[in-house]
Amino acid sequence: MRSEFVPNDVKHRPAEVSHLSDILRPVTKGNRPEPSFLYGPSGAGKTCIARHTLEQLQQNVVDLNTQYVNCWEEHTGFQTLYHVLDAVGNTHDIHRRSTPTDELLQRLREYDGPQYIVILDEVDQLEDKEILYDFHRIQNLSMILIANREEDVFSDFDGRLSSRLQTCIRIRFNQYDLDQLVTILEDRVQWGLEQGAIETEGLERIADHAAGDARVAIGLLRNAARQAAQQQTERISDDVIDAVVSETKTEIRQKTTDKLTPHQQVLYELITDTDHIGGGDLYDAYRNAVDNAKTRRTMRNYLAKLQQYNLITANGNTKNRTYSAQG
DNA sequence: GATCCACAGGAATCCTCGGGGT
DNA sequence: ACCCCGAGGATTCCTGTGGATC
Repeated sequence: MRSEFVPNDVKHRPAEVSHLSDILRPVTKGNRPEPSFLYGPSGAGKTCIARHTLEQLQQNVVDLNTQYVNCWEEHTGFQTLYHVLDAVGNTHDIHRRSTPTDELLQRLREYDGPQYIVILDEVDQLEDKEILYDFHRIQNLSMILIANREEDVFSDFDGRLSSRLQTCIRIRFNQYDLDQLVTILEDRVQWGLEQGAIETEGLERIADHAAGDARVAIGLLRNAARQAAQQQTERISDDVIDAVVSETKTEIRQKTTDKLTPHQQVLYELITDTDHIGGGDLYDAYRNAVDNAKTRRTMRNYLAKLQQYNLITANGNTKNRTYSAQG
């Protein structure tokens, strides 16, 4: 029931799966595939499809290295590079920080093993996107890039970078519709719940709350099941489902805010407490709220980060800009 | 329309941390 | 024990922008 669980049969996205498989097919002959870019809203199955396709591929191709890197967790170029290098060895002696980025890159350039496919998830969170250009030039290395919005990754590239990665094949993921979500949930029910614990109507109710986001849908099902178990009822009723909706949504939001620093969390809370707040007022409030407040400039950097994470939105520009919570 | 102000955000610089070499 | 190095964060410095005021 965990959201990372990859079902054996990904039947909900046949077109996307086969498209991605086609792109990756050259590795079966030892050739290098073109880089690909999966984009679309969260909970649309991008990560799931990428991992699944790669796993399938690995069963058919003897010589294949793969790696999954979440660029949110490894958001600097150095960290991402480290993890990419890690999967093909060569990192045992660089646990130290004092190894320069260039040396890691050099080792990767010297890589001459079998074809190597890297999934770079949430690549829009990668701070140093230049590194993608470096990856692209590594022989036998190909990338599957994943992000929510196309422009977050490709807009701020300089010309060189975007032209080099223009061959990148883009696959768009749309939100799941109600029926697809129900199918996904049925799958989980079969693996994780007693028969008859929940009927199709209940799943539809969950899918409706989830609004196209599979991660939310699965979270709802999980929490509803747990709640029902606590109440020692055998069926998951509509009331139970409705009761866990807000809990589940804050839980998912919590996962995002947990990754913020304490100062960033304070800022986020200040913004959620008001419906609109300007930069000056916000800084005053922030200074009152914490000891050792950072500078204004740093706060602006934090705000930019919160925007990137889609936690807040900025309205208007320069002087009259206000910030408000999103979602 | 000239000037001032409040703010955004880019670039350069400073600071800190952890680890290696001597 | 000491110094040095590199990464990454924070700060300082700076330029640009749009609204307000005269």
